[in-house]
Amino acid sequence: MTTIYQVSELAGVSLSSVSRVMNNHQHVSENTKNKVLAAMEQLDYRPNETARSLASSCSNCIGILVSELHGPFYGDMLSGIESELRAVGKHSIIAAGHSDESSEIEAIRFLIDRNCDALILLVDAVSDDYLINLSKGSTPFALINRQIPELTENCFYLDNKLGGYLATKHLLDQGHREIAYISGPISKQDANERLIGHKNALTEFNLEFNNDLFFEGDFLTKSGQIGIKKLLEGKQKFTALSCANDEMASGAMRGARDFNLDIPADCSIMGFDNAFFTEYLYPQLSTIDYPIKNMAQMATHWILKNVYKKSNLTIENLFTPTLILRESTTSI
Amino acid sequence: MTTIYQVSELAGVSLSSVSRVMNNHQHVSENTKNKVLAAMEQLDYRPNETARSLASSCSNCIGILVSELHGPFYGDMLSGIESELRAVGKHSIIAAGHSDESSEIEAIRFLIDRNCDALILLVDAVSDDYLINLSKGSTPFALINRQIPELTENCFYLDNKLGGYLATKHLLDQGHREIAYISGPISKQDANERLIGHKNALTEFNLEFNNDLFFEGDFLTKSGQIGIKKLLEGKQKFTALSCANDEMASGAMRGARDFNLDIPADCSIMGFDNAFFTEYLYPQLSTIDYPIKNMAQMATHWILKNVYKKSNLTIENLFTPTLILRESTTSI
DNA sequence: TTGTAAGCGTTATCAT
DNA sequence: ATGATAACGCTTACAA
Repeated sequence: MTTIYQVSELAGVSLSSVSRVMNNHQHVSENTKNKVLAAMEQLDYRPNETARSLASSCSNCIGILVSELHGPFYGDMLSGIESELRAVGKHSIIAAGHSDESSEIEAIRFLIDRNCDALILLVDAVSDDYLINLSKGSTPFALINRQIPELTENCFYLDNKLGGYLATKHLLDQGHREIAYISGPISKQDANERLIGHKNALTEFNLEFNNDLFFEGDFLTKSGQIGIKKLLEGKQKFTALSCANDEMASGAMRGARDFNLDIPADCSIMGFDNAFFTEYLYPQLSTIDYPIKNMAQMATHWILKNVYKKSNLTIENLFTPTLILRESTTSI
Repeated sequence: MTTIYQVSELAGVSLSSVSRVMNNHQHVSENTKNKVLAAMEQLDYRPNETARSLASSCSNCIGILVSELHGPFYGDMLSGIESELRAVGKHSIIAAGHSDESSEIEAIRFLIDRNCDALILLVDAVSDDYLINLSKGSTPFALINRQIPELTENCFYLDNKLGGYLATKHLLDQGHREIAYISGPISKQDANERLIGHKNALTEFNLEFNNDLFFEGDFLTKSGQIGIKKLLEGKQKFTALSCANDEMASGAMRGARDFNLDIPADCSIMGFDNAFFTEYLYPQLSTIDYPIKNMAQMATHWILKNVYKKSNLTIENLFTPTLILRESTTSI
């Protein structure tokens, strides 16, 4: 391994000068700069990032915590972050929290221990208070898909209420009046807000929320299948179904087939998230786009701006969902 | 930040003793050990991993390079690696290579510069020679989904030939004799081997490979749709189709619908990889399981064993694909 | 078993 | 503008 010493020796200058040109400090003469650059080139010198971190107490490393690494959602997020980061010579280290509180907390400690300059967190098990407290520590962090009033600056979230509204509004616009809803766990903020949006749309059309048309799932495929079964077996008929995410919608499509229902002719189905696989389904799923990649990039920009002091970056915290019309919904 | 100094002071022992108990060295008396542990506890001491890396020239960090972070495949891989690694206090840093040669090379340099103790590479743009040369460097690496004779120890790969064979063999067993094939880019090793497996199965049944029943796609959905269209428009009839991956199979299913074909009644379709979304499709896709998560974990074990000298780990390099029967195939 | 002291490869603070 | 020199927080001979 070639070190800064050897470069300085070959260039005939001191350590400090080499360090200065490495870090683009001003007040270095063209002459020494050239000598150093030449020596670096000749030795194929690569600075030791660990040593730089230790000396500068800046690791150029961002910690990322997500619930799960697999699944259709997080890949887009990571991919957005990785490209932004590597373009500026920084990198990320990634951990999974598995939506379990103690596991998430442990993972956050793990990342902080690794001297991450900042964190990007997609967590749902940890409490608001924990995060508010964490914000008093010395590691800045961005929160994705979460809204905490005390931490607005750090939060990058979707207008879930609007999303839920948009989904149901679309069905209403198509003439549906009996609209079932399969929710995520209402204990989760996003699931809850999407449901509120659904209710808002109903209200706008002077429709009352009917509990017989409601099923609380767990965001997984299977619960969509189970949900639609329960709904179909209930007394209350419906011509459309809005689901709080695409997985459950896909499960619902399967469940509908078990009842020999034709989609969308017999029942329109809406998803939420616009996961890549929605295009693979038959019929292709109408859904609500969740711009997760943009959000992840924005969180990265926020860190670039606030931690690494890059300017020229405008930050937005609230993201707008959009309606994606495909084949699974039709007018009545 | 509390350092080892403060711990040693509070415990009333030297730096080295603290370091020794941190690293579980033998030859430390119960007494000092307890004092140190107590002091650590009291100060909530967390060792500075950067400093440890620098002093020990071991970063406890594995670099991971994949083609893309999104898509149905890599999440499982990363998830397998992350859990194995964090369980032993190590971590990973992740980069994407985008199947572009210079980009992959740059990413590898990037990871090596970060002092990764080892790498896990899922690369397809970089040449065998490059990797053989890389193996002479000081950073050990594991290769996933690739087989290089000179580097057999480092390679963790699927028996793609067997997979291709299994897929077509299943179709043959079901009575099909006119079997079309949609391949990946044959310039890619895995695509090529899967095709060979297909041909082997045909041969076993005394069938000749028919070029009119062959289409070379690019592993993406769209090419499956285009492929089956071309095939259906050709003169040669077929009752079954084997695809070199699930994306193309899903595209083919869509393409078949454009021709009002019923699957599997009019045409059986096989996929390859067993991506999670194959269960969401209708009908659910029969496919070949690619145990990517196991393979990633095995690569991690290999590193644990060879780089970190953990014993009790048996390493296997070749993985066996298995047939997953679902709804998209039926006997004739 | 324990402590001393010399690194690890940088950055950063001073002088000059 | 440049160069000594002291950190950065830890590991690891080597000595005791």
